[in-house]
Amino acid sequence: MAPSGAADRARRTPDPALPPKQTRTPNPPRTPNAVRDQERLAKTNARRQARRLRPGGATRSAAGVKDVAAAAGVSLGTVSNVLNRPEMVSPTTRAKVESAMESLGFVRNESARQLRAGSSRIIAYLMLDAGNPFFTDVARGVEEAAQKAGLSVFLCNSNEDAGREADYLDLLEQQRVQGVLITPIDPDSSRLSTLPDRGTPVVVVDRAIDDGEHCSVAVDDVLGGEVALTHLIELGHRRVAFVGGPNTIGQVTDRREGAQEALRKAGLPADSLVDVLTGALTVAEGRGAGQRLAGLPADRRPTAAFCANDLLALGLLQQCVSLGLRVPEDLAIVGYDDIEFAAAAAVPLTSVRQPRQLLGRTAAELLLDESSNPDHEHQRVTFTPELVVRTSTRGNA
Amino acid sequence: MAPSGAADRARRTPDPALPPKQTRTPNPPRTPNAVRDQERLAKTNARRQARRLRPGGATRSAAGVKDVAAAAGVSLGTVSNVLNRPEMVSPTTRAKVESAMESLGFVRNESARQLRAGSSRIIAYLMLDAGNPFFTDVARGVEEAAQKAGLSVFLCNSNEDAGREADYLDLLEQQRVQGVLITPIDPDSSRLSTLPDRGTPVVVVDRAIDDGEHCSVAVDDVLGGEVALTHLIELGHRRVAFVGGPNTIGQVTDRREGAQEALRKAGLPADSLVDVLTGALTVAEGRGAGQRLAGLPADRRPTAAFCANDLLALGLLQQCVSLGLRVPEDLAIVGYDDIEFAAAAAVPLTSVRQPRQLLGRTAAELLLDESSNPDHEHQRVTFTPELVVRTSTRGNA
DNA sequence: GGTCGTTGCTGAAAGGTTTCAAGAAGATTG
DNA sequence: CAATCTTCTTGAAACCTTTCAGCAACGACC
Repeated sequence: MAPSGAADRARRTPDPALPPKQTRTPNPPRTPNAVRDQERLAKTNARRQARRLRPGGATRSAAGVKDVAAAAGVSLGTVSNVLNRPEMVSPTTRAKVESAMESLGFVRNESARQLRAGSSRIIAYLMLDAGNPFFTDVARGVEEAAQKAGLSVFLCNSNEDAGREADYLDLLEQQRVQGVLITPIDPDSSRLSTLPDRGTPVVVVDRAIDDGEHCSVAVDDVLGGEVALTHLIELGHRRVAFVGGPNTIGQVTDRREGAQEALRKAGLPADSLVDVLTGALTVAEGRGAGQRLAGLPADRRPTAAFCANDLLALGLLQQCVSLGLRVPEDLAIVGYDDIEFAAAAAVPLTSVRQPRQLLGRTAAELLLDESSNPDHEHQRVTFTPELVVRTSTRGNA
Repeated sequence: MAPSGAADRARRTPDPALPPKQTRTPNPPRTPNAVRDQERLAKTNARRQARRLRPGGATRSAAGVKDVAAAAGVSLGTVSNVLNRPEMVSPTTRAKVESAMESLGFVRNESARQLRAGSSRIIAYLMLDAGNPFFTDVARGVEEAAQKAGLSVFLCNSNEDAGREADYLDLLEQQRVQGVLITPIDPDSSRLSTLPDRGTPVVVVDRAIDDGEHCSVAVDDVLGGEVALTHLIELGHRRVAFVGGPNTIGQVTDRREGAQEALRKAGLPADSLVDVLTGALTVAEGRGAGQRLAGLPADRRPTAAFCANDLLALGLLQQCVSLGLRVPEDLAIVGYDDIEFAAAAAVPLTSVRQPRQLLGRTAAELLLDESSNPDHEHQRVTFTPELVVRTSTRGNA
């Protein structure tokens, strides 16, 4: 956009206001004891003041199609045609209208458009945790497919909070979005079915579901868990921690189940898998789990840990390393998702990879089909995960 | 929600459909050659079919206030009162109306509401890169403040693409959202001023700006750059790479400028700082930069690298380590943002920490003030970053 | 028994766009 | 030149809610 201007602007801004007190934090990092310099902008006040005193005083100048029509000397309908079917209006008229729009600063009122036209050009992806790179990668796939279809994507973050999820679902339904993609906290929640019942398509992402109300796109988590644990078993581990929780999250229970399945198939006792329950799937919880694991006496401590996702694994890894455990010698670690940071970790992380972007893209495509194709048939698409072996299990061999 | 049901559901889903061909990827990970099992859901089709054949055939059953009013035997206005000023309607009437809503599956049409009432209960945060944990942390702060005020947040991702940024700005303005938070690609773009001119408040996040049209909340990037490089200088480095780009991104130029400032203050020549330009602020670009740096002959190679953000630093670190460079002995690395993964990296990363969540919260608060307080005065808030020293510069001392 | 205040409800107008049947102006044809 | 087509444009209705002035009923008060 303005490849050059940025630097100049940047230079002139901060220095004068700054008391040269740069906080310098030694290693055990302190709380972000940031200094806040606040500055009222003089120019601003003058301007705002002027704005508020403007005759009419309304916040928005509100030039509507009507005003545009008047300014261009045409009828309402013609303006609307310029907006929606430009090919139907003669070039000269169109030019007049467009220049009127320009000079009036016309901004189409989407609420009114949608009210009358009935359809929205927006789809939403309600994410389980926007801070988890796995979901932002899925979101990228969604955006890609949406863009191709000329739609826009709003991202919402339930943050693993059922209340917020419900609020967002209400909101999106009220907004009459064209469709909702969701990685739900609980795919069986009845709330999830009310939307499609009333006409808002919903596609479930990263959970398989076959209630006949939704399409779903998922990766086989049971298989993923099985593959992960089979790998650990083949490496000789006989006592493995499963780090994950809460159990309301299907991904967690599926992956655990897969792990148990692997034990069964290998003829190992079910209690070879030790549950280390976490409160959420975050790095911080992973650290907590590491604390607990490292605290166990060496002879009772599992020799490996399978984590329900990479955030947990990274936290676990970090904590264990800092407490002096060697990975993988003292504790082998397998993560899940193979997020980009897994490979860059203190010890590169063995992980179960999922086709993240493909997941999002496919989900969005199903949603688009559902909302535009009257012959749409619900589908359940399942992808297969694959194990990516790195140092955290196999060592530097 | 359904603490128990989840596991059962999970079990019954995937196994039957799966050909037990689990792809197993050896270390140099292959492309996610995932198998896609697709399944048409029989039950579904029946249902959908039924739905489509319903008399009227419309996608949405469309129960409006009118229908509710009729069903409850009251007037339109009363239904609206139940919705918006429940305390003004008698308990018995309210109960009647509410049960009518329930049984009709009434969903308020937000478009119509907004058209008439004029205001939206939504703010948006237009992010520079949703895949960067720094911005999702900022978003968390935004959500926190918004929730407190009873508003909802829509997240949009420009993905460092000016076209998408512009499209989203148009969209949000047309949606008449209550306000827009944005981390812009180019804060000087005139497009950024047209929104406030027409009544949509805009707060710039992570860039300082004083054009009198916006509030802005930022961290002093020049200072951050200076602090980072001062640290490296004190450690004895005299030839430092600055890894970052493109230069259209203000954060990059500011941080570089701070670095240069530190050199100046230390009386070192300006060419002590070697530019390693990247195409974006991503892990992948960081790896590329690592490739280039590691390729230099040891005597011409900088002894340290200051990266414009942690993603670059992590990529750089990963690549250098895998190419046999020791960090920090052969190359010391400083990142920027102190994202959660920085501490968990192969070599824990020295980084410049910013109060991310506070940034978002403050920005949202300013936005709320601007959109609700007629005496709002634009402000520019600047926070001070702090250096967090870890192994990637100081070694294991 | 009239007046006044409350409380709860009503009915119509308004908000900005899209849609569509129908009209006007020009171009083409027989 | 009349008749027929085309191509543009028009005006009014419709979308669904909120708002607000006003009305009815009722008790309290003097």
